[in-house]
Amino acid sequence: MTIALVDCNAFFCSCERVFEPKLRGVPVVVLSNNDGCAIARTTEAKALGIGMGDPYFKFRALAEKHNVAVYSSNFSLYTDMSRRVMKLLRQFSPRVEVYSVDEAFIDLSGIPNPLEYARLIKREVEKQTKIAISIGVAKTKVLSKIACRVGKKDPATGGVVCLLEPDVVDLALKKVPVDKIWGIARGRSLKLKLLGLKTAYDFKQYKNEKKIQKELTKIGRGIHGELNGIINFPLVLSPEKKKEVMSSRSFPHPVYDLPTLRESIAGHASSVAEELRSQHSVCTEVLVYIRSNPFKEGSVQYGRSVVKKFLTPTSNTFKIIKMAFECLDEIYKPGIEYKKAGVRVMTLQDKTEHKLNLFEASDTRLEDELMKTMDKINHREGPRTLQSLACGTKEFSWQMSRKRLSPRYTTSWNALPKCY
DNA sequence: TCTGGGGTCCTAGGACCC
DNA sequence: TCTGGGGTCCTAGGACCC
Repeated sequence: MTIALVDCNAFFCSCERVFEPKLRGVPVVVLSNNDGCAIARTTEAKALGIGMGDPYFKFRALAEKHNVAVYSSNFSLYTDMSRRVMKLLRQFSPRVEVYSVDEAFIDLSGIPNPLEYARLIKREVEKQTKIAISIGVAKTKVLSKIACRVGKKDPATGGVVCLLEPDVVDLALKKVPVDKIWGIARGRSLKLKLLGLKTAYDFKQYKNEKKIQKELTKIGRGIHGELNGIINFPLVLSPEKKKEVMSSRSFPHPVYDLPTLRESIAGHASSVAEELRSQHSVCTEVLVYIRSNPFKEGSVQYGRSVVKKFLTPTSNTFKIIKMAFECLDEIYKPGIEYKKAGVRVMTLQDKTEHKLNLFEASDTRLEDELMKTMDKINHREGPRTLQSLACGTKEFSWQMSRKRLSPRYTTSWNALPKCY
């Protein structure tokens, strides 16, 4: 099997650049929600020393000094651009796994010259979407990740690297530290180092399977196999349904009172309910959590979560809000400076599968119809056109701040870019 | 002043049963 | 004084990913 990993370079930044040509060649950074920290950086921004996850308030002065273009995250723009890239990829192979918003694995088995083919893909995608990509080709996902990394690091490769010949693979693996392997971060790399394994090549050559199982669990064994060219993580062609759905957010300002928390929890409950319905699932469990600011030293730390179960699985917004409120009432403690709140639904099942509970009030056709209508209106008129009153009617302190947001160039008529 | 959000997978260990 | 062993199910939490 020949697998190519296609990875968009500094994806969120690249999306901003597509519609703002003056950003080309200058450092660009995209921030997380609430303009908290850096989640995407162009090479120019990386060169200035801005790291992944760095808090904005810490590099703000540096950014201003070097005229870094800083943006709030504009996810409706990014998901739309992502969709365009993925659609193009499907023209080059029918077997595409969309792995994340900016990455896809594609099956190039049977292609006579995969390197040339990957170069062609890169040219076409960049020509048609203006998004720069890198491609790594290898026999397994883990190896294609490494190939792609080599391509990004070494400009001489032109952003496309093939690791198919055994000696070429080994040469590359010798230069990759273990903690840069996909699936190995701090915890697992520490354990590998204790075994004296420093590079991906060391790990590949290690023969003690039992030790790997013990120290790195099943996942470690899977990775070890993939380094040796054995497929343990096959392509997932049709996306599986989510097993849990969550919505959570930090508050831009501290929140103390129950009514404000309730509004935010109602909002999160509405989001997860909508997401449930969009994948035709119902949930049995609702989890609510709230916590104070872990970064604030000297303040009283408090964080709790609680789970409650439905007798009958549901995806009804109002029922989920009600249950979430019961959870919140249980864990809310006055006098705490709350920083974050969220709702998660778990134990999902297909809507059609769930059996009627013996005590179920009656059938739910009417309320299903109501939800359908609500979804339809919100889809057509924009998110939250119709929502529960429990979510509040005003802008409130718990809503996120996005001070540096670019226009929704591709998803709103009013924000279409103008040509002069 | 200001530190993201949404996922998955896996294991350890407690509770419970016979 | 001396207090089994094996199985399952569930939950909490760690680790990792983008």
